[in-house]
Amino acid sequence: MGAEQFLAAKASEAVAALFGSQVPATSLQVAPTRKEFEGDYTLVVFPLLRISHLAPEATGKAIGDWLVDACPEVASFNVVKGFLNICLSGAYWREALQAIDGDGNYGTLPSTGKTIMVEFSSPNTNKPLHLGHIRNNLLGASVSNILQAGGNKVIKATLVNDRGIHICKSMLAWKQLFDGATPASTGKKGDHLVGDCYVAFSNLLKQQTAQLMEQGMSKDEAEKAAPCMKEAHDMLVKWEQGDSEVRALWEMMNGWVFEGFDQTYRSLGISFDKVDYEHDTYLLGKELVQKGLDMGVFTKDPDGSVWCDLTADGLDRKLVLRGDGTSVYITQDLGTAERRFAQYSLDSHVYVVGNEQDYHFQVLKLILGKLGYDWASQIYHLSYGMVELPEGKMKSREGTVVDADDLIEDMYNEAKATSEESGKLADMPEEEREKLYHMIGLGALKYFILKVDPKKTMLFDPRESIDFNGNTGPFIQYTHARICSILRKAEAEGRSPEVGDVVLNPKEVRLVKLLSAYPSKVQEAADNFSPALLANYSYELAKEFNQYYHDTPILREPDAELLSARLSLISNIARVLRAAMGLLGIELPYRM
RNA sequence: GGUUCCGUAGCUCAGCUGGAUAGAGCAACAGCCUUCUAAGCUGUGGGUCACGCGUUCGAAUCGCGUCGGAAUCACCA
Repeated sequence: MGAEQFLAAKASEAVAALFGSQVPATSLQVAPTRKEFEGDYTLVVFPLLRISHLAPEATGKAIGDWLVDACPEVASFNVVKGFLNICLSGAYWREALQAIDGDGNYGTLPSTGKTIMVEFSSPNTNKPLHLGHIRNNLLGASVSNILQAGGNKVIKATLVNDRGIHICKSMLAWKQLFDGATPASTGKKGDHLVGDCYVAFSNLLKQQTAQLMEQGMSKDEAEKAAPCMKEAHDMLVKWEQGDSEVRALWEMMNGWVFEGFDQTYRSLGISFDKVDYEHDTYLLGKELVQKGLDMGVFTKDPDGSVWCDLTADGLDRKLVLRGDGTSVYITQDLGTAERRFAQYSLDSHVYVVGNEQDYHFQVLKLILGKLGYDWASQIYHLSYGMVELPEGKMKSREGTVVDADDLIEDMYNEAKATSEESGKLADMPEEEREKLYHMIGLGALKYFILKVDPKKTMLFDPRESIDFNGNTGPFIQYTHARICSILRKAEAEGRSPEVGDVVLNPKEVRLVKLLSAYPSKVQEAADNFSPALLANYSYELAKEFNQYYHDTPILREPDAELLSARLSLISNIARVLRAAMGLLGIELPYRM
């Protein structure tokens, strides 16, 4: 049990004993005392005045006196206005550190018995991954880690959009304009090559559209009438008919893309437990449409199209099946959700998808609820904001899209340059150094993106974002490396970490206090799907350590017992930093 | 126009289940490396928490309204 809960429970007892009134511990506010006041935790007594019928100061004093008498853990207290500041005993903090030290799974919460699927990434196979995908991937991977630490069984899933008119466009351009080019023949990463095809198609379409417009067509008409557009449509029809030539080309080009994606995923450190492909799932959901019709939830228009009327819920009428009997996007999402919940006995399902699809997921939940699935309420859309550049939104037409692979490479190079400048790693073998640069560069990128509240639109400045000072991933990595360095030297001197029977100084108490808050941070992060919370916690801990480090000599401490206790403290700081950053998918090097 | 989200220091962001004098980093300026890693630490300056009203002992935080920005409202995905 954390100190805050413990004190709230004790305060509840105090109120019962003093004022004869039952106040549940959960409704009492106990928070860490602000730096400028003396004490460890503060109980706000204002809400209790109604019960105590005393002035704020008197109420605080009464509870403080009771606590000091009744709890050996409470050493002293002071009251400022309506705030009761409580100091816990040295023994309490010593034991708290011992408890953390002795818990091999510190920060991993007890099992909830729940299975949660997290779907993220879900790329299209017609272009390489970009900065927006990076935010998606990092959020999805981190939230998966956090939910797992929160005691859930997590299934990481992705749904690859590998079919449809957009792929046919790339295929057509490749056939007509690329002269048999392959990733091997061009030395280009497969997803980039296919992306080039897609761009080539767009240019071709633009050309043909312009020609037709000169002949007097409107833009819409011209785009529809363009020969290349017709050919792409023909290709889609052939694909759906299972034409062997088209299918072979489709498989080959998708294969290139997957290989390219795999490489990007590997360098981001991302993996999936379950990969669905749209060519397998795009027909799902049709039987749900029939079910909806039978239930009277959907209605059929004269032209054969099927609709769900959501006007009573403040939304519009939503199409769930086209007049020609083919599915739309939501049809397959309904079917895929149904299949997943049944197949994996899911307790809940998180979708990491950009906020441009807020409406879609609102509708998805509503319709599933209307179809009678009670798990519909356990669907969560983790909606994240766009990533913008200093000059505004990324626009592929203007070529301002930040490519994922380029960005990862830039981060690596920046880490390399900064490290070489410091010259600290001269003795490290080349291979290890490269790994380290990757860890640092990626740490900076991941932290930069994950520390921001997902739902906010965030700004990415390519120049400033590659910063390694201040509230950044490398700062935390560096702090960890420093701690490890001290521990290495201590070990070489034959010292070992041991809490022992010492009295920790106030700064050390602050650090233990932070450490003991870790499990509740994990819980909070899991409840809110919030990596940002853990990022900011890690920074606070690292910063607090750095301040401590600067004015407390550790290895030069003459008292051997105190030295051992400090080693134990800092090794647990390193451990918690590793755990917290691990949940963000950021590795902490032991040296840098 | 309807719905949803956002608005905190020059910039990027924390803080939001209501609590004490609103915090970091960057940028600027001034200090600290014969001492456990200076990717660090210390200090200075920088604020109408978009605006107004309400709720209450107390509001950046909750409610209503206004203004500003974004997303969305397809027989696209």
